[in-house]
Amino acid sequence: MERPTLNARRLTEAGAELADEVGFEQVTVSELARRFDVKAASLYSHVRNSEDLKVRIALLALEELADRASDAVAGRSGKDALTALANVYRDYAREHPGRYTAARYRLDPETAANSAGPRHARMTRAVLRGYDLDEPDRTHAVRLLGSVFHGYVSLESGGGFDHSAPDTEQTWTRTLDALDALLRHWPAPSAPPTDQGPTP
Amino acid sequence: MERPTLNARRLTEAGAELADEVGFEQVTVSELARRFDVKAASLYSHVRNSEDLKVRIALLALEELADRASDAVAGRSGKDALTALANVYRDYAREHPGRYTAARYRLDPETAANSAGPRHARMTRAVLRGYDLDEPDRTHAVRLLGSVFHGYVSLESGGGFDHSAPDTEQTWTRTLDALDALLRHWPAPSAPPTDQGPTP
DNA sequence: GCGATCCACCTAAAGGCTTTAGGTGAATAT
DNA sequence: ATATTCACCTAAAGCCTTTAGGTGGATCGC
Repeated sequence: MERPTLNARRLTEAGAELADEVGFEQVTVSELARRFDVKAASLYSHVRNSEDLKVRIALLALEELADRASDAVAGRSGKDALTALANVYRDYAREHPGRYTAARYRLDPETAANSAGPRHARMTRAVLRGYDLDEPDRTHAVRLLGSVFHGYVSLESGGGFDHSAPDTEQTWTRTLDALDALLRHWPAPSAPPTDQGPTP
Repeated sequence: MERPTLNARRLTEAGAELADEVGFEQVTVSELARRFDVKAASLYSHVRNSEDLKVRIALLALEELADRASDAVAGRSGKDALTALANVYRDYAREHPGRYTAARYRLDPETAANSAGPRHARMTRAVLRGYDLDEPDRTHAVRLLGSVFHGYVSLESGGGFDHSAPDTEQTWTRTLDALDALLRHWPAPSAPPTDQGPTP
């Protein structure tokens, strides 16, 4: 009944658990050590420091999310794909709030480039293949989708929509309807504003 | 040359400054005390604890933001108002990243209800007066706008759009075009999905 | 005037988290 | 057998938070 020995991987996973339980900000080397019934200093052989631990959790979360997204969009297109992708983010955030927060942890550019981040962008791009958009509108749309998904999910799970009817399930459905409609009828650029006054 | 004495208000303002300089998460009672050239323990007469300080900064940021928003939408309507409101959030986040983060700090329900939060919701609702939406679509739209503004701003200022062309200025303009178009042509609800298969 | 109060800030101290330095014992390799 | 490695430990320093209990100066009432 030897307990398996510590390593970065196991620490990262336990850290992710911990994040879901107590919040990503509350993930602490000390608490993690406590859970493994080991002294805090011992963790420093496996993980560089507290920051390193958080980064690893963030990378794990990004991977998990990308894997789910990848499964979800496979074999779907158009609104079906859009909905599936959107639900992946929302569901993940609800099931794993700590990990979701971790996934938004700011990484330095190099780490970010080697993370699953780019996979997420490619996934969104893939969903947009079901709509008739060319560059640069495709990129604009990728960013818009990213903004809505992230914004919605973070406001909803942050309780931002709490004290008001109607229920958020409705809003979510209608938001996806709206995005689908928008992508199908992507508007041409408006005339640039003449500073302040009405367009002549 | 008596230095003005400490009080909650001044601490909160200095805390907001500090947040913009070093990040909201890094705002610490100790550091704040250092800036006032005073011992940390002294701050506890003015502020209950570290959490209380953060909440006060959050409330301050929400107020500032609501004031700016209120100025911006006054006398404007339609897309003009939409753009003005959106820009308030984006500009504020860029000018005051720490405060902006603070404004997203999770407040307990009662505190939230007494904060400027509800003013923000009313403001967004006011902007929507320029579009032809009835309840519950109006509420859905309020939430959608909130999501896009928050999501966009937080991804952009978190560097989420960095390593890709085209520039984010373009995307922002086109995002607002898209939202305007969407609000002008808000879609009817789609048929509810029959679980998985195609609609008969 | 003068003691009672108050106020703003202080020192002391306890408790927590982080991180480095320097072991220790057991298992493995030579 | 001896050397090395591995996983974890103790010690200690540094920083942050928070509570308890002053201290000196300013203000108030008699």
